[in-house]
Amino acid sequence: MAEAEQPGNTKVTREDWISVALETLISDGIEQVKVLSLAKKMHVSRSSFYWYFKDRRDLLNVLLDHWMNTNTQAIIDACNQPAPTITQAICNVFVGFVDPDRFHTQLDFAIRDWARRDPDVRTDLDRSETKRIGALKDLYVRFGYPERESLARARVVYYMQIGYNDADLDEPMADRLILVPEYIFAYTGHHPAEGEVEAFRALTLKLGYAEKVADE
Amino acid sequence: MAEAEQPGNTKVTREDWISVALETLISDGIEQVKVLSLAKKMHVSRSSFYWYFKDRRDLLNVLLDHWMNTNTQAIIDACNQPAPTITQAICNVFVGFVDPDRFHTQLDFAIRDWARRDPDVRTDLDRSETKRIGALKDLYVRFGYPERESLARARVVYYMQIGYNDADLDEPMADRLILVPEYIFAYTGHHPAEGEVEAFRALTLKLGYAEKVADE
DNA sequence: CACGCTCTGTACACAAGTGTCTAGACGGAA
DNA sequence: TTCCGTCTAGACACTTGTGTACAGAGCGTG
Repeated sequence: MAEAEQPGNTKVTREDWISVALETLISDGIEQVKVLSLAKKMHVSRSSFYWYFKDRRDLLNVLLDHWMNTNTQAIIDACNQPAPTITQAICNVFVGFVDPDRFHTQLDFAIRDWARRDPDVRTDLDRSETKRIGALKDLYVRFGYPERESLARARVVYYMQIGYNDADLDEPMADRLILVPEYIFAYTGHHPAEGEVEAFRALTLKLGYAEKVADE
Repeated sequence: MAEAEQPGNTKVTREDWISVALETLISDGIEQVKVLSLAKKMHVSRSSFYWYFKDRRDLLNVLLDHWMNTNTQAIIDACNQPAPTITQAICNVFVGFVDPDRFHTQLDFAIRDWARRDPDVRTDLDRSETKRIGALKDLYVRFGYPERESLARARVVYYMQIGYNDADLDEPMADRLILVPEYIFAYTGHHPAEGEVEAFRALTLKLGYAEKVADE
């Protein structure tokens, strides 16, 4: 991929190492991010890794930084999107969580795993978590929910979403869609108006989930 | 611990290996359950492991079985406990999740981690998950909630609980307690009656959480 | 064309893990 | 006491991982 641009006898770039490491982190967890395996995947000698990075830990820090600059911001943005109703606002949050271009679920879990074993990572995770839930709580407050109820609801929405993604149900998208109004009701105490879940449905279509609803 | 009961020159039993493995699984994840480390922890030679187990995988299967026979059953039991109101019933479920004698949160997460990397474990996890959510859904149905809403609420409660535990907030118990009525409201659409959260509060006391509420 | 910079490959030293084989320690039974 | 079954320790062979040293390939430039 664009090897022509590289000078000298370069086979892989620093970015190649990072992106393969990221893929591995996502699919197999941090413990599987090993210099040797990454090198094998790229058909390159292990030693060239040490040209780009001081050591393994150096690479891992890059991965952590990457995560901090993507996922948390995506959720905050979704919360701050203007909306006419609370039900619509929660729909927007849904969209933010489901769109892989904005929030990468598997990455979030890989980091969570990692945090369970590394106190430094744990600290970063806690900080992000507080920001995310804070943004959700503020959203509820903006729509007039009492302070304490806002925090409770923010946590319910957030942790439910995390847990749901964790389960990684291979539930057909159609089934997931059909429950959205019920989720919204449970989250807000209000039923969504006609067409409010439209953005969510549209996104799932954009993402290429076939609508296996009828005889198509 | 009760070494007198063992014959011959036995230092550790099969159960010792299992319990140390379980502790390690819980605190450090499945990848850290290594024959060598376990042996070191017990000050025993590695090789005696192979007297009790065929190989490492053999031990891991035992751990998986243990989990299936404890955690999932605990949640189902909590759901089936008779209750006069939905709010009380949900309180009971809370108790089931928080009581470490019945549901071991860290273990559940260790298994979840593991499942992400091992398809066989994934299958077992999915099966358990379906049972747990099914029991919760049936609970809502018993209290007259519509079918679809029951499923949605069951998932909200379940995944929220999972996600919440995952976060492992070092929130003081007093803060957690104060939000319980709000959680119940979000989960059921009804405010809990006086004294319904009492069992939950009592449990937290039994578990030794000091009530740092006032000037005590 | 020779030089230098960037990057890669091979080789070395080391650590930690798995599983196997075998001698032998220990207690109970004959 | 002797023997046997149970269990453990130590040594061996192998694999996979880390990090370092060093030679040298391949461009770009003077």
